[in-house]
Amino acid sequence: MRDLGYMPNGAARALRSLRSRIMGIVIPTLNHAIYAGMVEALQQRLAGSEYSLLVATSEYDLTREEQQARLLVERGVEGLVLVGDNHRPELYRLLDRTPYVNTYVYKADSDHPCVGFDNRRATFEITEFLVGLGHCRFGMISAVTAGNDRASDRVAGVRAALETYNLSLPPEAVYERPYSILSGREGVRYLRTLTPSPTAIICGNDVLAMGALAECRAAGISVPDEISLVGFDNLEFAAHLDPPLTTMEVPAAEMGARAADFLLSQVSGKLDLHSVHLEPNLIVRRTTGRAPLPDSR
Amino acid sequence: MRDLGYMPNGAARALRSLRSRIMGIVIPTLNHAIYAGMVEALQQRLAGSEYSLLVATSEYDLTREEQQARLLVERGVEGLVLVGDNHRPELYRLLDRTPYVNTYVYKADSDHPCVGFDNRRATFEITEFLVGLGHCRFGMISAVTAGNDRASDRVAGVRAALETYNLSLPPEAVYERPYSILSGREGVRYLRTLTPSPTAIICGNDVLAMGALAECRAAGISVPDEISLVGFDNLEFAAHLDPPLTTMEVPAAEMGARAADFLLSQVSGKLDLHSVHLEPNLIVRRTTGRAPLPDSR
DNA sequence: TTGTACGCGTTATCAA
DNA sequence: TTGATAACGCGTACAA
Repeated sequence: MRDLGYMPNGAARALRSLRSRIMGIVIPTLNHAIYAGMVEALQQRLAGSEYSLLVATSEYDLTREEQQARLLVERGVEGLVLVGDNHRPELYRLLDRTPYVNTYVYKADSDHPCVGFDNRRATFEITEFLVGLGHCRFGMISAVTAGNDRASDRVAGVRAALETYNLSLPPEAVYERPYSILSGREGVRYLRTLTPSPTAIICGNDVLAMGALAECRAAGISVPDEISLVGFDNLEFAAHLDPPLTTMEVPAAEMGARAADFLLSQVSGKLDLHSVHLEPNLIVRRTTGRAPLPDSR
Repeated sequence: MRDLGYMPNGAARALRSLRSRIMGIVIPTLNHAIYAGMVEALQQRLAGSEYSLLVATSEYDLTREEQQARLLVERGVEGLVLVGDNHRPELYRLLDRTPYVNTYVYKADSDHPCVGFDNRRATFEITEFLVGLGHCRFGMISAVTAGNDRASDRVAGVRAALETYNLSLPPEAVYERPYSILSGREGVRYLRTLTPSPTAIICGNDVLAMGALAECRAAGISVPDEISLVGFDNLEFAAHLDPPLTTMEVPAAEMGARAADFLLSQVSGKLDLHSVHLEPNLIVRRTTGRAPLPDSR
């Protein structure tokens, strides 16, 4: 074998054994660290079990997500990782013979296996924290919510928390744009034009939060004294800033590893965990929120 | 077909047609935006040609890189994307029947197809720029150079440029640590202990540069008035900072797309470009380097 | 222990 | 145009 440089033929092996030794994942994009980090962890765990990983992207388009998933199933993936739980019905139908798991989302009553956390509860809790500090006018900078259950759940969490305290998040206080630093900057500029303007701004993810922070610095707005800024997802650098942001970090790597474990257990016929509840890392790494200034009422 | 929900069997198709319709890539890690961005662009381009992408990581370990590459070849990838050109000889031998391309590196006289830029020349040029401003004491914060030709080429470029001007980069002025924000912070602390301490610090990549910047802010060191900091790779956020960093951006997405085009042309029997020279985006996005302070001689 | 034959699902070829 | 058939390389089962 060595002399001839023999290499097994994966296609023939897969055809005969009915096992491709390949898993698949469809994510919105690799340009966001949270998804890249999950894929990294997933791949590492799979490599330890001699599985390879096919990666496809949806670009936040549910139709494209289904097309890509179909391609992966045709390639013979033994399991599929998805992001969120808002998928086209055709996609779910496609997966009747293939193990799959939704990530970045957790709903106790879900019909689908999921590994994640409760996005709605996460923003609900951070909003409660800010209300407790005395904030009553909130703004939100959100990703595009259409077809993105994580983004819309995060908006819903803020809104629900405020309504609990007889406050509200009117539609004009939500600046919704695609993920980018520029969107974050524009969001702060826009929210400052409202009268009265918000004393607390919650950003739907890390990129938007970094943009919002950059705009505050550029405009000489003190964070968190003048505006309390909150960011989500992956903000390691923000923790080194002075002052650091109030953040909630998402355990992307742990989700990837858990998703891998779940799918591997499915194909090896081990017990069905069905739904793995992964608590989010709800530790507010840097709680730099402040009470609103007296004159801002 | 529709009624029965027929799906083609990729393994059988690949076995019979001798075409898997799958490409592969082995990168150091997805945790760095430059690699994730390249994979993103590569995947998008391949998806347009109905190809899927197997992604594996080496964790900066050349042995692991070879193992992962072997696994991908056994899976039947029709082409393979690698990072750098310093690979184990066994890996190159493995690829005698599989098209491949090295990325993030460009050498005109290379025996191997490559898509990238000249890392040595990039740091050479930015060093010349700083020398032109009057800097004569340099420090460098570098990634681990063992088995990483991009990192060692970048150090070599700084050193060569300084020697051109009868200056030098002594070993103790190079702080070499794994990529992390913390390493960048420690690097600045370390280099400041040297006497005399450097007036210009060149960071081998973006993560180290962000750490270095965070440390300068925390220690009250003015950038670039007191120390000129230079970062490489992916520093979009740094451009929004005040003051912004002096940076050289790497065209990761374009490299991914070009690598895809090259491999697709190989498998479709089109002309062999062999070596695609991609100039780095050498535009110094923000040239905030300053002359050293008079009393720092 | 070593050897031989069959079938996995597709595609290419050849015959009708 | 349509339909039957062989072969891709491996893994398993059964025979020697």
